[in-house]
Amino acid sequence: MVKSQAPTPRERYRAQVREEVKKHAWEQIATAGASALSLNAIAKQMGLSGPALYRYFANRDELITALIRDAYRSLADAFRARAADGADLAGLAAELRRWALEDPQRYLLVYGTPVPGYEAPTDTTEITAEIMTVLLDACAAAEPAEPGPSAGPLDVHLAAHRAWARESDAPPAALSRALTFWSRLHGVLSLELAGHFTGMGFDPARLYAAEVAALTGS
Amino acid sequence: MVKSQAPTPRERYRAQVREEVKKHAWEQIATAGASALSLNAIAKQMGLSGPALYRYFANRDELITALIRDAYRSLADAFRARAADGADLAGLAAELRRWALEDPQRYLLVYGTPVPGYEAPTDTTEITAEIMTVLLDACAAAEPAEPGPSAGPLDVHLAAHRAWARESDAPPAALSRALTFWSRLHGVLSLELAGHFTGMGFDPARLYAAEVAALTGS
DNA sequence: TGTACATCAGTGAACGCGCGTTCACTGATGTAC
DNA sequence: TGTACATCAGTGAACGCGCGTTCACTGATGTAC
Repeated sequence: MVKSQAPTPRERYRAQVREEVKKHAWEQIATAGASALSLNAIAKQMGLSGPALYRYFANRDELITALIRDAYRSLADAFRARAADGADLAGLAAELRRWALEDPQRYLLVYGTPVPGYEAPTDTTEITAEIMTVLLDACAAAEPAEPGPSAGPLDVHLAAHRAWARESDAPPAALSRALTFWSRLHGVLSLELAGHFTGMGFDPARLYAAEVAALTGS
Repeated sequence: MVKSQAPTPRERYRAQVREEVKKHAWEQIATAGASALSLNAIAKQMGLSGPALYRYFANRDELITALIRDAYRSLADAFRARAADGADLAGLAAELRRWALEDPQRYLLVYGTPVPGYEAPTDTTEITAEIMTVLLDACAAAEPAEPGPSAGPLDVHLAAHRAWARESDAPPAALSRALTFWSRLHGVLSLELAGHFTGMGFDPARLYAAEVAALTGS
């Protein structure tokens, strides 16, 4: 019982409707947040009855899971594409910001406060590892040839706790740079997207640029 | 019609019940998240009927508002107390982490993804300004006597966009240090509290310590 | 090319649930003389 | 100290709502001979 390569018309149709459901789900999330996601509301928006969606998603959780996976996949693809074009750390940082501002709710669904009661699917760890690999490669490339002044306490700690870096052979300094890259840029982006900078009168892009400069040592 | 100084027994009782409602609200938020906050559920937990709570809070939004204000108030008090004890930037950083880990949901309610459809009360801006003032003072104290090498682009930008610093006379370098302090520490804390570091195998406290060291220039 | 059958998308009714909120009320607590 | 009255905490019934999800069904689409 081998799955046929070319999708049948019905399979094509199913995939098409699934995509449309997800499209409306994102729109709904954009206006009311992830916790307000409602299958019935999506169905109504599509001109379908509520139960019809159960042909395409087993339940609400499976839909959310699909959205989260798509979001991770999208970021991983964007990162890989940039890296393939020879982008350095600063290039990845620019891509991350572009990706985040392009669809704030997508960023927040993945990196924001977890949806209460929802357990993240395990198969996203593969995709996050893919993202981390691209980041680690860029960090390793950014390391100077000579080891630098002296390894800080964080480098020492990470040298002994590098399970998350998988099979990467990046030096400890690259590991700490990757973590710092991630948390610093997330710090700016999440405060910005959550609206904590609004009304303060300065441009968050400047803060982001300053963090990128500090990370790439220029 | 001047309000009496000493609260009447009834006023005391009202304040007491209000506190108890908020206590149960926090417990509920801790287990199911802020968007799942339910007046009826709180009432049931307190052995009251649902409508009884409307004696104490006009509606659900007013309860959430009270929780947010209490959270900000709590952080502001903690910061001021530490600063009064002569704490420097590193001391404030330690206090922030302690405060965040003491009650993760409280941190996330204030600094996490905004509750969809909920408009934050304006009177919290006074309290956030108070927090910022303590932070700015500590940053100004951390600046070296001589101006330092050269002002970065962020300092230049902030020198012209310092409305958020109110009447503070902190130099631009202190302003950028304050913003960086906030967003870097928030980056680590929010990823940690959202569970993005779990399973990675390293200790988030080390990353936090490294960021504090980088911020205080040691 | 035509017929018989299987597959499957979508419907409408129904289930139980919990939510926020209102309303008219009872009964206890406090106040004024 | 005792009585009459006002205040107000809390109740129970009720409102309309939207949710996720199930079930038996209709009717269109695709498949096999």
